[in-house]
Amino acid sequence: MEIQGLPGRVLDELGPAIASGEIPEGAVLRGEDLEGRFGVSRTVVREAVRILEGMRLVASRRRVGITVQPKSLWDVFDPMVIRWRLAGADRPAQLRSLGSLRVAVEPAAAALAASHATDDDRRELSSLAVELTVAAREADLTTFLGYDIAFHALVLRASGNEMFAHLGDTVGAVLTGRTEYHLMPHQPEPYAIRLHREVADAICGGDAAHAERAMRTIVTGALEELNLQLD
Amino acid sequence: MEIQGLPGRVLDELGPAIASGEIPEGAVLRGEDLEGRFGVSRTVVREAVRILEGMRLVASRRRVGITVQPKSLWDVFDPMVIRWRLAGADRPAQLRSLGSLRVAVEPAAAALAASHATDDDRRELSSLAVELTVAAREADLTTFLGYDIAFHALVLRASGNEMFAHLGDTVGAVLTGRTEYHLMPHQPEPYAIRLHREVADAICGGDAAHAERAMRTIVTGALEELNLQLD
DNA sequence: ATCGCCTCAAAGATATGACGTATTCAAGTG
DNA sequence: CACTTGAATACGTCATATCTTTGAGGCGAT
Repeated sequence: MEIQGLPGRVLDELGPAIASGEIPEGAVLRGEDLEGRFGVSRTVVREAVRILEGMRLVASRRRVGITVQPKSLWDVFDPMVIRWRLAGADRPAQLRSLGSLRVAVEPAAAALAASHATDDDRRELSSLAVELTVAAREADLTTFLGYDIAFHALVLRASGNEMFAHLGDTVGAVLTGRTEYHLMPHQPEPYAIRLHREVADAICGGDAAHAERAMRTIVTGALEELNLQLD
Repeated sequence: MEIQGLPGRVLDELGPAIASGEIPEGAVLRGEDLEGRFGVSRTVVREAVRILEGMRLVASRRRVGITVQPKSLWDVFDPMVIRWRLAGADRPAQLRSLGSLRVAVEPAAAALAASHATDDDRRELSSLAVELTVAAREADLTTFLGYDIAFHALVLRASGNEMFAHLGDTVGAVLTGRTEYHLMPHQPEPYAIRLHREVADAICGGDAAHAERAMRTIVTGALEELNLQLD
């Protein structure tokens, strides 16, 4: 998942600093300064900067330096950018954006999954729904989080749409972030749990409309709760 | 938009070759071979490869080489990857994926726009809806395409969600691709045009439900038409 | 005083040689 | 046959040299 080697380490410090806004839009970095700051060679700095350039976080121009691009140009769907922003000061805004994205995508994915899921997918989905219920009843939040992430990722994957499928990790990051943010509340809401089972049953039974409706209830609920927390 | 310099030129050839499947998953490239093939130095090849690595199209391992990653790992939301796939053999699959994504996202964006759009947004949206109608009536497909792209991009931007906003260019690429694919059909459907005006009016009037419904009709219609064309 | 051109220097872009290091594959050994 | 070991390989990193672009300041003419 991570970028390897020294450029990766440069990236791990520079990326979050830019994505969080600590290094503001319009700021200019000099390659030579970065060499000194990280104690690495030109080669390494250049490769790290190239990757940031690929994400449109920075642009490099002769005679000027490496300038941080305006946020509106960033590749906000890049998993690394999302992770960096979730870890920094932009976290509330990023959670809100992702919340709306989930509301848009996950119901559609659930509907598609009802007709596209393989038999294995359906079996695993049922199984996950059961384990989810058990973990919730036992108030085992860590285990619950794991199953919840797996559940949503599976629905996205089972939709048969590769773009939806790739949002699985991102949704996982949101759920993790949310659990951390709430500082581990007592217990997942029983109603939300029942909805997860409903989604699983509807997908297994091929009922697209029902799957979509139940999933929409889940994600809109999550978004409302999020907005309450963030205000 | 493009990556500058020699790495950019390497990327322009290597990226499409990988994204289109011409260089298949699992294939191994050697840095030294690439130097010869493109007539550039190690530096340049390495930087280009780093960018591809950032998109998860390839992974570089010692003693092995640069291996093309399985498609399931690609950053399918990266605008460059999308463009490359739309230009190559993967075009039908990419259009289908994007079609479903549009169905999920654009209605949600329209609903949000109804409450989040600025006055300027609303004015411009109305104006675009009118110009769209005129261009359609005159069967001026090129002009129509331009306004259509601007219309959908504006709705996405006016939603106030940065992630939705960033799909504007992608949707534009889809619309362009669709127009090219159809080899310029006679005339945009009058019904679809009326729906665009409905979306604009609903957003201007703050009617989120109506905007969402009309937009959903537009994008589901586009998806159905696309599926007809691709079968 | 303003405009335009010219020169120079700053900073990235590219090329190249040298060396480091992980990884694979195969030969060798018990 | 399993395990160890060593050498070959291809990427990783560093250092240096040179090229290219471009911004800023100076200079002169109008």
